[in-house]
Amino acid sequence: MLIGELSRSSGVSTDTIRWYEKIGLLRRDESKRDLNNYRIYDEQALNKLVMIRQSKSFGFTIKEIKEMLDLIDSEELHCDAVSPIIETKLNTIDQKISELQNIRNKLIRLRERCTGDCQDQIKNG
Amino acid sequence: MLIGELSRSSGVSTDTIRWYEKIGLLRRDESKRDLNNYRIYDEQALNKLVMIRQSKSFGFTIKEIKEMLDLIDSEELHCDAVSPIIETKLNTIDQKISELQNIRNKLIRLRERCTGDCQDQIKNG
DNA sequence: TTACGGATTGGAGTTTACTCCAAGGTTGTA
DNA sequence: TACAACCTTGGAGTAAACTCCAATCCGTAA
Repeated sequence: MLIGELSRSSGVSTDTIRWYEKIGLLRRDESKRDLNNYRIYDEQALNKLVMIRQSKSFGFTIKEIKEMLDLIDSEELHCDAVSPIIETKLNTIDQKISELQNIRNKLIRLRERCTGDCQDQIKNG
Repeated sequence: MLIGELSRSSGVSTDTIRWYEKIGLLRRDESKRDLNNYRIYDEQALNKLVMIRQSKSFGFTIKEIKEMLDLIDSEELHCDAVSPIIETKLNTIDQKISELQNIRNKLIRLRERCTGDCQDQIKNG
């Protein structure tokens, strides 16, 4: 698929896709060129972009995302080198999940309080 | 407590705390002034800062955090006005949690693959 | 009383991550 | 062949969120 379609499917603008290529987040060989010099992409590129978009949405920086993608892309995994990085990311993610659940609980209590208040308003009003 | 101690306890720099006050993320009355014009803070300000730091860490913008804090701070909750905002935030958070769990699974599979590879290396090496 | 570690302000500078634009090449349809 | 709707590049501009700095004030210990 061409960059426009990739953009539409992934929710990432064409400018941003080209910029990701420039900074090495998408490898050059992931945006091959057609004879006319147009970039062409496959499903894998799409999956990658979606993962990038998601990772950004919960606060990972481009640098951190690049680290994760490099891991996932790596052909040879040397566990000595890779394991500590994975562990670190897993810890970060677990912490994020539990903090998110905290905020979630706060909002739910808030919603209950709100409902309570409004019922009071009806009763007393 | 003074701004320096708040900074140390919360993990947010003094410059950033002052900047949060400037843009209204911390209300003026949350950083009262001592006779010497120093800002003084209580536990609540600390809690708030910690929540801000966490919320930022999973990708909420300052603007979104301000919305949430304004909700939580509001004395009167009018459920008509407030409910849709809470629902939206809850949806965002639930989505973030499930996407994080996806990435988490990816990393765990990666760790397993890594372990497998390394055992192969031992067997075949 | 001077030195030092804090606090104050306003404003300039920085980093991250895009976003926009101009000038131009390519492809498909009328 | 003209037009629209794609694509290309390089480079400038922007928004968000700080971060740093200079000049100055405050409070205490030596």
